[in-house]
Formats: sequence, C-alpha cells, structure tokens
Amino acid sequence: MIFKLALFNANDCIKIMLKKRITIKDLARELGYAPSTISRALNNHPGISKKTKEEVQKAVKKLGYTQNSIASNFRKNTMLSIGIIVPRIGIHFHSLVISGIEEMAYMRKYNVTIFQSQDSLDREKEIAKILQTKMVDGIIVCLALETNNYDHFNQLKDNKVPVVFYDRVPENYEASKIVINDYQSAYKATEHLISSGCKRIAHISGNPEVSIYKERLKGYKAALVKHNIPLDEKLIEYTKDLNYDEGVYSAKKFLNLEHKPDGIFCANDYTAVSTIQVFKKANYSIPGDISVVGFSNYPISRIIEPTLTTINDRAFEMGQAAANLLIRQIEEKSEIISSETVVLETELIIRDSSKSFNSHK
Amino acid sequence: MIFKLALFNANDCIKIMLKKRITIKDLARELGYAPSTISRALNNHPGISKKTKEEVQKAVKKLGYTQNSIASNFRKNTMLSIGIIVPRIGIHFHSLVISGIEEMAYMRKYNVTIFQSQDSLDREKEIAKILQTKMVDGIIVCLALETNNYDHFNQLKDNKVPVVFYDRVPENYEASKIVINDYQSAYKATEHLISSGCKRIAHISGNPEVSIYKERLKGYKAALVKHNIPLDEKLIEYTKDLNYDEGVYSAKKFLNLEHKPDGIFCANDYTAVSTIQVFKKANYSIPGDISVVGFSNYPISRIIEPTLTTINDRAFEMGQAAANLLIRQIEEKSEIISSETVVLETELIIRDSSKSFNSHK
DNA sequence: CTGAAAGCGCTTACAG
DNA sequence: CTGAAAGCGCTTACAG
Repeated sequence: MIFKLALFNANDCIKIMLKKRITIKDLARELGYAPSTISRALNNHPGISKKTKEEVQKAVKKLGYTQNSIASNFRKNTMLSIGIIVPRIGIHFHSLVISGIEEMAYMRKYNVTIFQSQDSLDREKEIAKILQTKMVDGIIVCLALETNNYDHFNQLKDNKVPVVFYDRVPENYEASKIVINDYQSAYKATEHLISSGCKRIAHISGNPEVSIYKERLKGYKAALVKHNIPLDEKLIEYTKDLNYDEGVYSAKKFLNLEHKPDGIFCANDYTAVSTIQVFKKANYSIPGDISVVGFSNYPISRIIEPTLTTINDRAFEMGQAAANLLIRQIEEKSEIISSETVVLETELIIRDSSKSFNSHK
Repeated sequence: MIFKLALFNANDCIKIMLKKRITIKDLARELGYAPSTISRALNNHPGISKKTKEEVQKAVKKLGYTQNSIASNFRKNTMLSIGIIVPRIGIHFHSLVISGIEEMAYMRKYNVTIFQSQDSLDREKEIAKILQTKMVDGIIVCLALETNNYDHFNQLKDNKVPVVFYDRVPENYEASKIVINDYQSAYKATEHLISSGCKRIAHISGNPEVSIYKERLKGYKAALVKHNIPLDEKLIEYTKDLNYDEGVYSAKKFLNLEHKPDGIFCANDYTAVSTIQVFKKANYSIPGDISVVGFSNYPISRIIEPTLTTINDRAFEMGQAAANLLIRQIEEKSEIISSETVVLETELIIRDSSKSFNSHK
C-alpha cells in the first residue's frame, strides 16, 4: 500500500486524501503534458498520437479522473439539458409524457430537469424565470390550468431558447406544439356510439374554457349534427376537473332525466368509470341499456367491468415527439426558430362498454 | 425607436441585435464600474452603496440581464442540483415519489434531474457514471429490479456525493435509506384479516428475492404464527411482477383449491383488484365470503367495487423525506457522510373489501 | 465603498 | 503532434 502511494506525486496524494476532484491539470502534471494536450487526448482529437492517448488513459485510471461535463459544456456554451414544466408529475398522463421525454432525451445525450407548476400561473412564471438562468438548451411545457397569458415565455423565446408545448398549449401564440386532434377524436368516439345504435348520446365535458375540452365538445356536437341527431343541452354536463366525483354527480343527473341517454361520451376515463358504476348500481346493463366511451386509455379502463371503450391519447408518444422536435430545433441553431405543430393520431380502442358493430361506417 | 437605441453603446447594441446573452461585463461597461462591483451589487453584498445597487438594477432592466446561474454555481463549486434514478417514471408509485422530491427540492432551491434505469442494471451503471460527471450535489435512487450489486455507487460515495435510496434499497451496503416497514405493514394487514374473522388466509407475494416482498411475506407469516394459524404453502402464490394478470392467475389457483381461503392478503393493489374480480365473477361475495386486502393505496383501490382495504405506502412523503435527508447531508458538508435509515409509518386503510370489527385488537 | 487579479475546469484558435 | 494563451461568466480573497 505504502509502495503504491509512493508512485503518486505529493500534490496528487493530497488530492486523493482530501477526495478533491482530479482535473485535467493533475493529469498534465502527472504526465508532463500541457493541459490542452490532455484535453485533446481525452476527446480523441485526430492530431494526437496514439501513444499519448494511451498514456493519458492510463493516468485517468490511475488517478481516478472523471470529466467535469459541466465545465466542458459551460465552455462550449451548451448544457445538453432540457427543462420540463408540468402541472403535476403524479398525474398519470404527465408521468407517461415525462417518461417519453426522458427516453428520447437519454438517447440523444440530453438530460432532463423537471419542475411542477402545481397548476399555478405564478409558479409557472417563477419557473420560467429560473429556467432563464440555467442555460437549458430548450424547454417543454404543459400549461398550468390557470394560465391564460403567455408573456412569461417571451424572454425565453427572445433568447433563442426553443420551447415546445404539449397537451395544454397556448392559443393565439406563436410556438411549437404537440397535440392530439381532440376534435377528431371526440368525433370518432361519438360516431362509434351512433353507429353502434345509440340515439340519445350524452356528454360529460371538462371545463370548456380549456381548449382541449372545448374541442372535444365540438367534435361531439359535430358528429351528432352530421348524423342528424338533434342536440339537447340537457345531455351535456360541464365539470370543473373531470374527477371521479364530478363523474358520479353528472351520471346521476343523466339517470334522473325523464328521457335518459342510451350512450355517454365522457371527456376522460375517470368520469367514464364513475358513469359505469352509477348506472350499474341502478341496474342498467352496460352496454345493453347504455354504452359508455371514455378518453385517455388510463390503466383503469382495462380493469373496470365492463372494460372501457376509450381513446388512446398517446401520452408516451407525445413525450417522445416533444423531445424529438425540441432537440431538432436546438440543434438546427438557425436564427429563426420555426414554430411547428405536430398532431398525433389517436386511436379508438373498442372494449366491452360499447356495442361493436361490424357494419361500422 | 431609433432614439431609444441611441441610448445604448455600440457593443450593447450588437449584443442585443444578435440576442447574445448580456453579462456582468456588459453591465460594468454600461455603468463604468468593475465587474466585481456589479457582481457584489447583484448579490446584495453589504459593502456596496445603495446608490450603486440602484444604478445596477436600472441597468439590469435596461439591458435585460439575467444571471447565469450555471456560471455562478460552477464558480462556487455547487450546482444546487440533485439527480434521481428511478426504474420507470410511468409507474404511479414512482411518479408520486418524484413529485414529493420535486416539491421539497423546489422549496430549497435545488433542481431535479431525472433518469430512468428501465429496471436494467447496465443502464443504472451508465447513469451513475453520467451523474459522476455532472457535479450533482447528491442523488436519490430506487434500485432497478435487476440490481444485485452496488459497486457503481462507490465512486459517488468516494467523491462525497451523498446518495439516498428509497423503496428498493441495497442490502448489506452502507447507505442512507428511506423505507416503510414492510414487515410491520404486512403483519398489520394480515392481523386485520384475522381479527375480522378470517381463518384461512392466503397471500399473493412478489418476487421473494426482492427484499420488500420478502419482508411482506415474513410479516404475513408472523401474524399467522402469532395467532396460532397454521401456515399452508398452498395458500401462498409467488409472482414475478405482481401485475394484474399474475393476480388473475393466482386468484384462480386459490379458487380451485379444495379448501379455499376466506381472506387474501395481496402484496400490491393490482393483484388485489384482479383477485376481487376473479372471486366476484365466480359469485363469491366480498367481503361476505372472502376478504381481500391490498398494498399501496393506488387510486384504483378507491374505485374498485367493493373499495379495497389496503396499506397506504406514503409514496409522496417518501419523496419528501428522501429529498429532505439528502439536502441535509449535502449541506452538512461533513467529512464523513452519515448513513441514516428513515422508516416511514404506514397506515391500514379499511374499506369495503374486508369486514371491519370494532372488537379489533 | 470599489477595483485588479486570480481562478472554477475546461476548450480552442493560433502558433510552431 | 504539442504548447501557451485566452476565455466561457461569474466570485472572492486581497488591497486600497
């Protein structure tokens, strides 16, 4: 042991004892090269002799050097780092999106720093400011519920930091966006109910001030109009949050209607699940007496009985697409950052809560 | 507009046109101070006159300066940054933990960089190496399923980077850990079944090579022994993953037993839900004929019918505790990083899938 | 109260 | 093939 230590010079010894980080300078001193040579050897530059590179690698092992990528990236003025702002990580949809982002980012050597806005506009602004100072190369954001103004992203844009929004995206604001076609998806879901024989189709809507729920509502209405089914405002329930309890409340209102619906399209799976449970409890058969279609393809949709017909909202793919687009924009480094909108195709997953007709149009 | 621009000096003008980042040097030139003075004014140092500070703030506004916190932290040799390694972000438990970590970290001005090991040991090693280079101040990790050796964390420890493990934690390895008491929780769950009248209690176990499932199994057995109920290996089913389908498979085996169980303790909620569904389909009444208890308190446990008695595993609090402990260890900066283990109290949530007795011991 | 200088760990023209 | 020097944007002893 003593003998081994004797192979180190005094300075290195001290560093090792104090667990100070070994730097390029230490390698340089150890081998008698200039730090610039070490740097080039480490980065496998062409104009460095093979012999030198090998020597350097040996010294790396001996002294236990690990690169300081912060210093390196700082010098190169790129952090290979992307920031994410989501409302809440614990919401399953967002956790899948994040998962998709991380996966894509990891492949491309970027790392992902995550912030929760908690659906608060103030906090979202605060985070945007923090991100400003962090040298992130780009950011991905799903807007807070409260957010109705997007000025806090202007400075990022001015600084040429690309921003990609997903799911809850700004309206009338020039930016890149990843969305699904909510209108088309709702249309498809409603039409499925129609073609499976439903005549009176109700809708449980989210807050119609939020664009995605507005679009779903529109798609529902359009499908009815298209198939000459009269709209009936009594068949539309508006919720604040689309949570389970609001679903129960809405379903009960439908249940108490004189002229009850025979199909219900719900703007998410939670309200669809509570609708199923409310009608089952009231001894309705599903899909015999009433069909139910949800939206999102949450895990519970495969477990509830009957299993739930729903729209696959492609959360994971949305994350991948967001990261992909963002990284492309980062690496283009063009003077003008283009604003692109990617619309992901959704998919109607037909399960047991709706009748399936082969004569499906 | 022209007039306004005339107020800037040439160099600043160019920077603004090219959208180059404004630095302390630019402020210094603008005001005729030295960069060091600007830095001190910005950081509100005592020995800087109020007048100067105000001038600096004005120039900050005028030129649109934002601090480069990477440069600042790099100079100060702390990144205020913590790294997380989780198996998969999309698993609800982990997303709640991450949420708790982010919340605590945000309050303490740390930011959180996230990696998924995808339950692969190789990837976990790779990530540990990456983290090595990133100047993170500490890391939080839940081990990959595959991980059976912890050497890849040694260098981090050697470099005095605190590491806190949660949930799936290393065995026989000196480290800080946040866990729940799996043994005690399983004991409590099983005893609840016993005291509500069950005589033959089955168990659906996870992979018993994984310590948390081993502990749950032990707790189940201990409760039976304590209450003089004979162990019966036919009443224990081992699964690989504790997923829904494995639950169905296990429940059916119990259902086909000659001498059927009247209570089942499942090592997670997914298998508990499939157990409920299998027995309901076979026309057993729950909890009349058979009681079911799960583990984790997933959202589905409040929705399934009957609602599921389960153990609250405190995912969110686990994240908070992990971040809290980690940040304490970071800020202590003592020569020796202490290894602490925090055991969180779980809670038995009694719902409708088990009989509740007031004569509960 | 303010400034000049050195430095965090690295990279990269420039020169030889 | 290698080195000396400057610099990324900031901070901080040291000096006055």
